Amino acid sequence: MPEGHSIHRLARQFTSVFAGQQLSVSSPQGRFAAGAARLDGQALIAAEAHGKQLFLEFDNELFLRIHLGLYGAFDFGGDETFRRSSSIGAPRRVGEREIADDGGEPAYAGPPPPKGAVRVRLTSDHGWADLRGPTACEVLTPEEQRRVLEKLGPDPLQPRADPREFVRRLSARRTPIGLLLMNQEVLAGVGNVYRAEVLFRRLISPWRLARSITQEEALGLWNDIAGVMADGVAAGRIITTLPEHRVDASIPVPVSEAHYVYKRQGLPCRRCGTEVAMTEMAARKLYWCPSCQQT
DNA sequence: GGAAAATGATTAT
DNA sequence: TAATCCTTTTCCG
Repeated sequence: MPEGHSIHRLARQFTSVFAGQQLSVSSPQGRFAAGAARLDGQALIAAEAHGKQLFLEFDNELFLRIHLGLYGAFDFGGDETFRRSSSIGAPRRVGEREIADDGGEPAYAGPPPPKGAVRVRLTSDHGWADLRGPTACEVLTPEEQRRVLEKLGPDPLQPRADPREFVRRLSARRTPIGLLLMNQEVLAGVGNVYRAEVLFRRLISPWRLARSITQEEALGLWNDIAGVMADGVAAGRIITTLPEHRVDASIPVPVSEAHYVYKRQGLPCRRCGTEVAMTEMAARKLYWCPSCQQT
């Protein structure tokens, strides 16, 4: 997926192109037809992200909750306003990069016929958004939305988030830190890439039990996550390496230089040269440097 | 043409 | 721990 940074970009995109506008909502694929009917014709009040969840709030006090899962993605199109970003979500073709619009197209003449399994199509006077492959796509009442939110841990991308809440949810647990960073009830927004990268950056072993993580280490993790994910929001991709750890100094950062350990098993650690290791942890691939991350 | 993989999460055993 | 869901792209034969 699309980790938290992608969802915050989506919230921003929806706000900038759809907020305040009346939307047609449909489900070309048919699986969300009933839900779409409850939102069709309403104006979009706001778009907000909490971790990996996107909430679209409509004028009739209903929320559309979307979770992209592993491979969900939105495609956008429309007039000039829409040309900045045409795809946000799961990686498509060019590494993890969002696909840039080529520009130079004829004047906007309405949305194209849906291609593939489009769960939801949102259309305004100026453009459209197609959603494919989400894990979750459902209409919620304010009460139902509140219940979803209160389960989630704090989201480091939200200015109001409280790092002490993260520390509290970690404390005393006999669970490896590598597992808890992926647990959305502990911390909302981190996925497999940021999990591996941030543990490396803080030189912490993924197997350290949470109860052995000091408050300083936990706050160090929090701050690093907040910083690196904010960079992800700005760049539209995950880049965690520091310039001094890149061989190729070109800008933009090539895919091959963007990560310390994620998908680098067998390659030399950028910091110490030891081979990066990989194993499965709870059915997800875990990458780490056995030398830099001993404790 | 078919299998595998992908930045995820829930439910069942 | 295993099975299941959801969709597209990439890689292999």
